[in-house]
Amino acid sequence: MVRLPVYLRSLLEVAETKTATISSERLAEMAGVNAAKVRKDLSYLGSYGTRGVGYDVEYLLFQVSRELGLTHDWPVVIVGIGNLGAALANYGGFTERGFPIAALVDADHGKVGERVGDLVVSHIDDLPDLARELGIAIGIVATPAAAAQDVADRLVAAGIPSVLNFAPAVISVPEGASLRKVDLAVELQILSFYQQRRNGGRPPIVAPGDPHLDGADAPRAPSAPTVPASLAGD
Amino acid sequence: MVRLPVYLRSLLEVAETKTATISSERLAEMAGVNAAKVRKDLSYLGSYGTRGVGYDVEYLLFQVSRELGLTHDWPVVIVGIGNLGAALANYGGFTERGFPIAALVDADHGKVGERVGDLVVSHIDDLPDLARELGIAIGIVATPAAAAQDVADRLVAAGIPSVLNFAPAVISVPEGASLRKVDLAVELQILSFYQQRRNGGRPPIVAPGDPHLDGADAPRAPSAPTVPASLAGD
DNA sequence: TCGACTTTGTGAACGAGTGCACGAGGCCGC
DNA sequence: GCGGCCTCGTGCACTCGTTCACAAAGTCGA
Repeated sequence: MVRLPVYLRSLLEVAETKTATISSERLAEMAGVNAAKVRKDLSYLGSYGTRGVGYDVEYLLFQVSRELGLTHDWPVVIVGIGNLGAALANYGGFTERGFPIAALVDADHGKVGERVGDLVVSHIDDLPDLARELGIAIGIVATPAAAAQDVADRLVAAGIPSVLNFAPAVISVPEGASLRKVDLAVELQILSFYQQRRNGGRPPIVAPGDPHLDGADAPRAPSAPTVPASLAGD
Repeated sequence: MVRLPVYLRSLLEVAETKTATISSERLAEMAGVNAAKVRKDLSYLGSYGTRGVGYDVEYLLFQVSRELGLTHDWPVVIVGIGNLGAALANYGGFTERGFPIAALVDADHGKVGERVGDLVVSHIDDLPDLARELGIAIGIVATPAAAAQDVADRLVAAGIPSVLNFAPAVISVPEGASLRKVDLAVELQILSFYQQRRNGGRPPIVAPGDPHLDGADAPRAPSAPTVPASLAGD
């Protein structure tokens, strides 16, 4: 559930109020999780709490940052400077959080040389050189689905072992590299799934194990879904 | 996790090749999951497979679309037309997947009337009217973190029960509404977490000049080798 | 110094989700 | 028509994450 980064953000928020310590209960509330889980999670990083008091905000902040590898910047390259790629390049949110956009590349020679934000688009063939010279650590794939796997392969080959995929395709990276996926359409589809289900805008589905329960007399019990939520969300 | 939309995409891909049927094994391979899970997942939608043959692609496609509520469009409003909001508005990927962007709103009167893509920015106070007139089903929050909760409340109050939050903040919606979150910085932090762990905490580059800058104040405490991956990813 | 109070850290119970293995059901060649 | 073969549907065991509950440990006031 990606909790460590959420704790980090909560701690940053708390730190701004000059609060010196925070309890697992309060941190849990801010992060939207169970207090016991917070304690167990933090215990994996080490015993950084003080019983009867809580956690020292500054110290915990440092420990979480260190665990996440945020003690230094991680230069990023965006591959595929179409609509989405250009949008991401212009979005300033990355740099200010420690992920400066160091390069933009595209396979289309027509795009090379184009200025986007305050960077100039390079050709994807130059990826190995750029990666080495700029110390690029993370590659963002913003290409069409068909090109995504090839781009991921090129990124890994260029020594960039972390890939964030925005393309609507299932891709894979070799052992030793990591891959995350952001699919905006999928997120919207999940929302429409739940909304559709609340509205009961579909014919009733026979529940597994209840073979005789079909026809028009299906109980309109919205709290008894036949499809597990895990199938479409988390 | 979020498997139904992935099946949908795989099925769309298969359908383009004029393949009439598909086995759970092949579908599993395309979606990157276990074959038994595919069968179990699909069995929740009903018994749509034929033993010895597989699943009829067209029919299954329809059933999955219906379950996800994709038999009709879901108009979307984007709240917060800053860098990210404008980027999302210009990104064409939503409309073509059945989520047309019907309106853009912002709290800043200075932005109202501005043209973004082929829409004009409205004021957020007009949200209830817009929602009703345009039949808006989903709200995308692209505001700063501080405004996110307020915006979510306004969306729900305006009768928009599905919220996709891009703001880096934990927000909540009342029972009966649904919420999804996309935090780009969190995705990058997860990647840096894994990369950092593989490298044993070293920076991505050995920058000439300050090789020890971020290691100097860190007590080289051995980070616990057994942090569960679930803590920072999935 | 002592005792009441607070909050952490963690063993153990619980539950959800996953994958195996196999029976059930349908197709096809002979 | 029948037997062999293929693939679905699903009971069951297992794994792993979550939550409960409580002892350990530290603070603070008297």
